[in-house]
Amino acid sequence: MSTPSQSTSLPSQFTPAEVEGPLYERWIERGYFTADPSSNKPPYTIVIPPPNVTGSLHLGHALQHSIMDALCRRKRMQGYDVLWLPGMDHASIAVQNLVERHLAETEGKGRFDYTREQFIDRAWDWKNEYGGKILGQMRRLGEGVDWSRERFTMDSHLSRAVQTIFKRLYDDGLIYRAERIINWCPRDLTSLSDIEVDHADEPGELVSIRYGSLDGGANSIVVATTRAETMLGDTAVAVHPEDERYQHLIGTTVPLPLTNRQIPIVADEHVDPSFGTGAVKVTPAHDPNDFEIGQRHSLPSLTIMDERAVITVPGPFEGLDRLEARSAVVAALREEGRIVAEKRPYVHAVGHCSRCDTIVEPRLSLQWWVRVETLAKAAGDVVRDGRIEIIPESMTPRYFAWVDGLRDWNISRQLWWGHRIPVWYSPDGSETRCLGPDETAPEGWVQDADVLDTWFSSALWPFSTMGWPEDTADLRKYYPTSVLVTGYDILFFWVVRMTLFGLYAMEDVQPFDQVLLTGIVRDAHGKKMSKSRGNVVDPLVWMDAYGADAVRMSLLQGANPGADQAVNEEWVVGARNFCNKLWNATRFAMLNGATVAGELPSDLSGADAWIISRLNGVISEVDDLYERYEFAKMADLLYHFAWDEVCDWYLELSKVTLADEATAPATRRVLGEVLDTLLRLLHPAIPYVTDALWPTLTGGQSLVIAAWPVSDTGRIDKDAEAEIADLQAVINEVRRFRSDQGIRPSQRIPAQLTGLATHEAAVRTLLRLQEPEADFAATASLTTSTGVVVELDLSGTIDVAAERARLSKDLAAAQKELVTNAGKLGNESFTGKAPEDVIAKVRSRAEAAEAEIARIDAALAALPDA
RNA sequence: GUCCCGUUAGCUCAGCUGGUUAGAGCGGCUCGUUUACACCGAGUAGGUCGGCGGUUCGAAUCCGUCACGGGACACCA
Repeated sequence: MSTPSQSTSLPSQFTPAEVEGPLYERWIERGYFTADPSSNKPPYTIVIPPPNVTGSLHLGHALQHSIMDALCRRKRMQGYDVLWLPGMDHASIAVQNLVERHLAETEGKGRFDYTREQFIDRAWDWKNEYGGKILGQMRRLGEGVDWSRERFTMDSHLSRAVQTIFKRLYDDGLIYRAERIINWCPRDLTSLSDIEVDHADEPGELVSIRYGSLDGGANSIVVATTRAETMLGDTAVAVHPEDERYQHLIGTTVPLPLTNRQIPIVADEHVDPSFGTGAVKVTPAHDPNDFEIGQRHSLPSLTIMDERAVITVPGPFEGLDRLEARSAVVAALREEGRIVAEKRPYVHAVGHCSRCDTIVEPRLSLQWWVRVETLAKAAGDVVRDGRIEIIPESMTPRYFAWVDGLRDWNISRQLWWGHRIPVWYSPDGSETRCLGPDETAPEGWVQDADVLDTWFSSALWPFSTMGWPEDTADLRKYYPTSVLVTGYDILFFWVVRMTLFGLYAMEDVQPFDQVLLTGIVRDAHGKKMSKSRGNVVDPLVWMDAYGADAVRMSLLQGANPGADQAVNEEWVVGARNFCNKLWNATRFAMLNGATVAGELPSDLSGADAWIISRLNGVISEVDDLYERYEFAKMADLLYHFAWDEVCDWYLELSKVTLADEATAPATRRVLGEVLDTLLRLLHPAIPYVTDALWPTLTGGQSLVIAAWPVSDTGRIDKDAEAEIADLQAVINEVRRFRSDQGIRPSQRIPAQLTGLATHEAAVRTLLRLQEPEADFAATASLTTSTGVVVELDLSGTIDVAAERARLSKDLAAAQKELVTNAGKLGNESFTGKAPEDVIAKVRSRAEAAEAEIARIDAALAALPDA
């Protein structure tokens, strides 16, 4: 350590705006955040969940990034070779929507007014503009990411990784093309995976329609539906095989109303005989369940709508939108007298496109699929056998529920922005070929028009970013990553898929050892932040007002594992105040000659020994809390240690020892030690303020590369802690007495102290008690719980009523304590069954309560009559 | 419908492998220019721990049940 600076030039307030920018520049210039696979330090790796290039970071990102930065900074200080890899996701459908909207607004054109190439160029322009905004926010927050390894899911190398794994899966038979019912968005004109569909309960209307003869006889059947227009595509009516009402109809046909088609009546287990009439119309091309029934009974699938959900069946309904068609069909059926029961309100779940909220249309379509069965089994096993640990553990059932029930994954999207499916078709369509990144298609062959689901490339993120499929130094050193930090809301979207593909691509090595799931950041009243509610907070606004450290600290203070957290501006204000407190504590230390030079004296006493003891205890606690990802508790511990113990007690007590040349040198060294260590401990959470102070205090380079404190258990001194606890008790009790008596805090009072073994100077200074002079005459006296008698010379009479009230209150508390504990001791069940140590504890508490009662009784008796 | 989480001070949350007078931050009230900090200091008020029942010597903590809130998944026309 170089010569400590005695600079006292610190201003009396911390101003984040002046510190943050230059400090971040310095960290980057010095290359502190650049990982070095050739170093022999052990690796610690986190890949950032790539934010969508759709705009800006929200508070949820700020929380996760604060956590990741804290983890990485601590590990770096502990001597690890840390790789924190940043990047962004191309977010296929989300970005395409935004670019379409943007073009519509600025140029008044739709997607199909552009060629595919033109549109993709526009999307890249958009990415370059908004991506930069996100990176700026990350710098502002102080994130120690390795910018030399920044990645984007559509970088050429990552695209090669996508194509490579696609081909491997294809060659292994794990990717196939098939016609199935998929979720189709008639606005975005693309298929959607199940998790891109949000279900919402909505009121609908159930209409009952009579198929077959109109006389109500045995050769007719009534079905109920909320989607009357789909009857145009019915190819059967299904009933339960054991439904006695319909036995005679099974195997027969009925004419489909409004058309000339005959459709069969089939028996299928899927039908619930207790619902409605127990008969279901079957539209295989427009309903997933009906499709399955259709498969079981070899029914034809009739597609009756086009991509925009407009009816294509020739006739009166052709050209109508599905909703217009619904009422038109009902009207036509009513005219024929086929509406049996009028519309009945019926609430049912309706699927909406999670990106544009349009009602999803189930549609029969030719798409690409990943066969997930074996992959999902492996992804489940890796958590079951503990190779991946999910934190908090309570989230694991949800993980299993997902992987164990995983259905084949529809990976093709009818979009332009994304990775194009690497499959080519021969000119006559007779041949299909999947190509790797270094292969080219024969002349005249045409590439599949679709792109891949965004999550396909995101699933490769932990290894595609490190150079896979090449065998790179980064991959060898940094894979598998140490911990994945993300919100529980994308456990399924992303975490599961990374696990599937990581195990597949990386020879059964999991992509991360741990998954740390954070909660959702909510507004001050626990409501989800959303644009429609108008309660979204831009982290930049708070950073501008209170500094990045304050935002980080307040988020960490609320970060309990897996739990959602409400944040409000008052917390950020409090965290800002804390940073300023730390600033001024360090300033005080430096003004008083704090030093880090030389060994810490081994024979410390009093407050010095106490605070060093506490400091070492706190170091171990902080380590433990970090290992358990208990950020809220870690932040709370350091907050209270710094504020309550260091600032409110130790700094005040140090003023006494600093005033005495005999004790001042040790205290200066201890002050230096305490502030030095405290700044190190806080640096991962609040990097700016700590690293603005620390080099000035210690003469060191930067906290980023400073060593993480190690607890010295030899410094734990229970005697010193007890000694200061007694001192605090005396001071607290006299302060309370003074306050109850209405004595102003600054008023100096002559006092006689007896029974105080040590620290008389501290007691007098902190309590503003003067030495008794010749004319000293005690007018008030109190005996503290530690047996110290304090006699005070108050100029006036004391407020006997106030004092009596105070003592009575204490007495009541002590009596309650005695009753509780003596009651337990008198209970044979308790003394017979409770463990010995609990009984001993209760006994000593009872005794302490008795002593307290005696003391207070005496004090009350000593009071003059009112 | 299945599953998960929550219900503790005015607000937001800790505490819950059962055993201090149930804690913190913010907010409230009183006092205060004590030379690090008013982005401060000292003091203080405030809770029958959602309801009911059970287990236990002992329950905020364990079990059952109900109510309310949040969420995930699956959905029958």
